[in-house]
Amino acid sequence: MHITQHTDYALRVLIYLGACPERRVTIKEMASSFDISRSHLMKIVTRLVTDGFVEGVRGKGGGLRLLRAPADIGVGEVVRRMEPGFDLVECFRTDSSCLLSPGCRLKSALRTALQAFLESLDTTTLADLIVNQPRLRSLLNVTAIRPSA
Amino acid sequence: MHITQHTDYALRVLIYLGACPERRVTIKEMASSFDISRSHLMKIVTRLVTDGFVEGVRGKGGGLRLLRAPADIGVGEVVRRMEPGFDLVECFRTDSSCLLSPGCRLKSALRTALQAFLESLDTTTLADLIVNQPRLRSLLNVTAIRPSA
DNA sequence: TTTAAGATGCATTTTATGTGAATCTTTATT
DNA sequence: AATAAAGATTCACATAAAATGCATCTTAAA
Repeated sequence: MHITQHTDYALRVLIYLGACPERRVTIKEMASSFDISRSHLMKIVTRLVTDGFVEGVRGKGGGLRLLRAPADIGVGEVVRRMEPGFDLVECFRTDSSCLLSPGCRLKSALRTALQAFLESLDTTTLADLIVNQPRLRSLLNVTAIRPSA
Repeated sequence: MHITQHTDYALRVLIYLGACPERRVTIKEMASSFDISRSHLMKIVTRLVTDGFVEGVRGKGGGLRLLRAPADIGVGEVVRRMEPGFDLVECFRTDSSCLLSPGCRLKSALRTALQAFLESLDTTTLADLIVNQPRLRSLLNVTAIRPSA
């Protein structure tokens, strides 16, 4: 059972932006910090922009910034939006061919468990993840002024 | 977020065996019922045997049978045993390179959520899944005597 | 001794996910 | 205007985990 790296990095991006609220942060800067390619991170960020978590400003001096207050961004919400699918097993899909489907109680048990998972994540917000901002900034090497290169 | 088909089929096997306690059931029979290959199902069954859920008897007239009482087999336990890994995100692994790790609260949030998921599954046992045995038997086309071909 | 069953190991295929290059669009600065 | 710096979009490719299947071995009843 896994969560895609897309979702993982999406959360890291939000943490990064939450730890550096005083300026715009570039994808390049975060890509270098996370040690992944700019192109790759770009896709993740684009999703965050589309979904309204983040504002992206183009052009020179542009960059990214949180659009919503950290306390208003639930981890569960992020996971729900970023993960490609929550069809835990085959029978969750509409075209399931499992003979058991009509009388099966497993499906509802799994659905309930999935809800428990997400609702647990709902109790944590981005604000909870960045309470110790100075610590995060030092871990990430975030500076108040934008890195030049 | 997915659960492997291995785990999915493992549960189906247990349901099948639970629905047909009066005789041994062959892999061939179940493979045909589930419409997957014998070889494929074999691996799943082997795991169930290794893990002590199921007894496998070789030779002519052999087959499979539950080793434990359905009420004693928790869905959570099966999932925990069959799923290859619960490292939801990269930082769950020992060799994680995420800079945030030392001060990160995300990991514990995810861990808690995962526990909520599994504990929810723990509330359901195989017995709960097979309460309506006649219904299951008709859905699966299970007969009291072993199918000949 | 033949047949029917499970067990094991190997190889292949498939699919989801991850990755990156190239190019386009936008905007501040000079 | 021109240039540089940023995000956005599209395409193609790589990789790893699952899934699948074949061949062979082992066991035991008839």
